[in-house]
Amino acid sequence: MTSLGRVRTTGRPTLEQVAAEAGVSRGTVSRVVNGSLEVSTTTLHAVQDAIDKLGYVPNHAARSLVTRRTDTVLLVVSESEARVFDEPFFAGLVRGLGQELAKTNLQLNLMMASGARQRDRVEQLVGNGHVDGAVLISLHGDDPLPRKLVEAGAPVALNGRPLSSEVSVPFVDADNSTGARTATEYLYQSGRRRIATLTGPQDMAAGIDRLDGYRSALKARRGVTRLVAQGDFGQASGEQAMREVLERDSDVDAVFAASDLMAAGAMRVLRAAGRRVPEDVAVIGFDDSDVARNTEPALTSVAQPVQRMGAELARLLIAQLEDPTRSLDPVILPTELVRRGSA
Amino acid sequence: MTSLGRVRTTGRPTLEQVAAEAGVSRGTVSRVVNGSLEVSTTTLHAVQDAIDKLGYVPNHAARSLVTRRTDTVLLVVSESEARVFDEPFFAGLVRGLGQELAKTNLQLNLMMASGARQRDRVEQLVGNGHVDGAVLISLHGDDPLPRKLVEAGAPVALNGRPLSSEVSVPFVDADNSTGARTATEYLYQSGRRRIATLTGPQDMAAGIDRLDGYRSALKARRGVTRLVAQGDFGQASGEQAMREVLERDSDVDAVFAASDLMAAGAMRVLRAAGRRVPEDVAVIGFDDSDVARNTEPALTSVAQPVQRMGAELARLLIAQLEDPTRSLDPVILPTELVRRGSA
DNA sequence: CATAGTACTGGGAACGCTCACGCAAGAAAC
DNA sequence: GTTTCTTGCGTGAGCGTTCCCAGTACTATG
Repeated sequence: MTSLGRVRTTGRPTLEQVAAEAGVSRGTVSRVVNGSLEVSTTTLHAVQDAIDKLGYVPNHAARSLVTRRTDTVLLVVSESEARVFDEPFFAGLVRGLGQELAKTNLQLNLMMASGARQRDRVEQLVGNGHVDGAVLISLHGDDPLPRKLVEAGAPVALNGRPLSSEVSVPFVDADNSTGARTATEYLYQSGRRRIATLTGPQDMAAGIDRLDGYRSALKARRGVTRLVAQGDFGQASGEQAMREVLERDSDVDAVFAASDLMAAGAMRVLRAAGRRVPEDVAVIGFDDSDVARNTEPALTSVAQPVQRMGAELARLLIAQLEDPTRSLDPVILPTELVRRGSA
Repeated sequence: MTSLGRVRTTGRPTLEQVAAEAGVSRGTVSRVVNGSLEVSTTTLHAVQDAIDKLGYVPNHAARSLVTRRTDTVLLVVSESEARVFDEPFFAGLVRGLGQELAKTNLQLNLMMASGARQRDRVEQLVGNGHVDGAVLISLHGDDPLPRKLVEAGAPVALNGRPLSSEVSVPFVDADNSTGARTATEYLYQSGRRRIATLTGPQDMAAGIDRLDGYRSALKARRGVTRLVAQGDFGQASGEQAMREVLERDSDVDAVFAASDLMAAGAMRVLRAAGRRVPEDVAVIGFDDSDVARNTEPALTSVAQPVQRMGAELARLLIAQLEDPTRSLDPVILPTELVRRGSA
């Protein structure tokens, strides 16, 4: 009849039980747990002791039901982009992200999918408050997803400059353009004059910017033969592009490839064509991946600070979580030319 | 005074609103959402229409508060294990896992950490019901974490055979032993008689089993010189181990390395020592990574079905989620020898 | 000595859902 | 025509928090 009795026996202790143990009320325990100041030191200690004794941990579901926060952020990676995983890009990014999030109480929710289904699911998760925000990595140029999310008012951080920047969405990227320019200038400075570039896909900022860097390095330089061949970051496309270049100019003496895989492919083709690297043709790649360390000769390559990029992504997102009104500037991080044997 | 009025204006529609729209009660809508049969077709349609019209999506927090399920599984990767990320291992694993989970309504929560802090956090998350289960990848041999979790009654799936199997915890692994044996036999069949192996760390099953496979391939074979040198899967350790082998037997004519990175390192050392691969020394690696495709010559390597391993991990976990009492057998998946230039 | 703060604390209500009951109405059995 | 199932549906209670409003007991002020 009365609601006496009914001792809870199930699993984890609740706020109420901690309160009973400490001889205070639910509200007070809640204040302690959430670090409110309005608690006297004596009760503070009493409550903390009770918490330790009972091993209390707040129930996430209950909390999130009332606060309408989930303390979870979504990491979306396009599954179709297998090349996203080219070492050490993804690993470093995730690690940086994870480390930064570990400093907060945020959880990382990983989603790999592709196409329309993915978009729908992401929009749902974000729109229905199942996550507090999202980090999107490596989308193709003008993917509408980030814009949609931003317009829906969700905190978002992008990896890689988006192409259509009608809506400003915060992003972090490596300084692809400067990285490419430095590499190309290095080729020029070492005396090369017939310098080719094997480009990445031109519907992604990374592809575009790296080509841009190549161009600007050679701008207004006289006596330089420029050769541009399209690729898509993949190894096969690098081989194909290299063949094209050789056909157009068999005297080419330097190649800047927009990715290490393309550079590795190019080196295969060059070797097959009887060219020595770096004596006949100098080669530089981009990404400083494991592959770069294991070609013969080892590949000179432009390194991105991937781990820091991950950390900055986290910061961008956290900043928005803390103050949704704040508008954030893009973060562009410097690259570094790692010299090895190929150039 | 009365609780009339108070029209909810906030965000997402609730069960109650759907119910009102469809002219039924909360309970009925819940039944529809959860696929109970006890609903007449007419009301079923009415409710579904209302759901579509309002764009209703269940509130995860509220649901999980009462069901005590979170529909989330944790993926734990030891951050210290940088080598976990050796292409394409992690990527493939995660992809397989993700695809399998996508068929259910399970979310993937990613956690990278290391050491004691990690263990504590994992135990908390699992113990306090913040996740329904956990997938652990690549722990060192006798990590106590999986056992602890299993003993706490949590669904767990391991990638890689655990060393101390006092408590049986379900795992998936590649058939490392057979893979290594096949590779070694291949070397023997092609006429090599001074066959070295560069081992992985001997506190991980993968390291142990691959050495085992090497041994069993050569067991009872006469006229074969065996050479074993320790490594840790890393490239530097491969170089070191190869040097050791050369010192002990400068006539070595074949090497089976327990990882591609070690094989790549070995090839560098062999080349520096003036040996030709494969003419003087045949080399086989393990993992079939990007690196394998880009050494010179390209590396013959033992491939693991990483994506399928990820999928099996998911299945193992899902099976336990569905029936916690069920005890599951390990899943051992076959490897494949991928022939390239080095052997 | 009354009055107004101030510093803490208690408890009701609400968050959105599921679950166990119970009731109504038609079908089947006698 | 009563009884008994069966099927479909509504309702209250409760999951574990947070938030807010109202105290209560002091302390400072006039």
